[in-house]
Amino acid sequence: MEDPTAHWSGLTPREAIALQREAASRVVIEDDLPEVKLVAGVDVGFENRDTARAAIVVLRLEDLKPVDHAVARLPVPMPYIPGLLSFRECPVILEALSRLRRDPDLLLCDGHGIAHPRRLGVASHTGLLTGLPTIGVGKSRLTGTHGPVPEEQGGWTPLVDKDEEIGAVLRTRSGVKPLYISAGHRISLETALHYVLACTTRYRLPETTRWADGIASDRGQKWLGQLTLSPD
DNA sequence: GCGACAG
DNA sequence: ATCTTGTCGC
Repeated sequence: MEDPTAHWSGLTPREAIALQREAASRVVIEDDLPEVKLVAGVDVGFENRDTARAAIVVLRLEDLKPVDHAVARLPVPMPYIPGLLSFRECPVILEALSRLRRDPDLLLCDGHGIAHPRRLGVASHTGLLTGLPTIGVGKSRLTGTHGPVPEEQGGWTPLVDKDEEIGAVLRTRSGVKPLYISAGHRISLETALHYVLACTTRYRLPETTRWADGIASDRGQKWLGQLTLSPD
């Protein structure tokens, strides 16, 4: 299968923005996903200024145990520009996804979904490029405003931008900074919140993201050593 | 024109 | 994202 990001090198910011506007119109934020048995988390780390490393870990939703994983390395296409993150990360994410032996039913991405100025954060863009249902899990705000977040675990408040509900600010654990959850592709905010909580145990970040973060970082080897791939 | 600004 | 160690608190 050909690489849909093959023409991304050398894109100017304004060309990237034009591309986002067109792509955003194709994002689906209604539930259109299969029964979720396998959930995956993806994260991208940088070995240095020009090499990106993506890690994906697939977990069985039932017990949150890893059943597959993949890592990919690729040159970094362009510098980081707020709002254009997907152009930096999608290529290496697609490469890692292609190396997976088992396709997940749902993918949780590091970064926002439609909680983006043009409604096309890295989670939505990745969903569009792969056709996979995706959820945006951001650790900080890019755009939008919100009121106080309930302190109890599971509590949340809407994230709004221009009178539009673009996501939710969710307290995954009491006493920790909240997470910014938004629909990526083929999923509603309500369902996205459900799965993020279903993947969260004792930490601020869902297990999917924790695994992917660990492997994409320099401590990757330590995490890989913990991967006791559970059989089907 | 002046801030804000995922990872 | 990444540079970096110890340390305050439950």
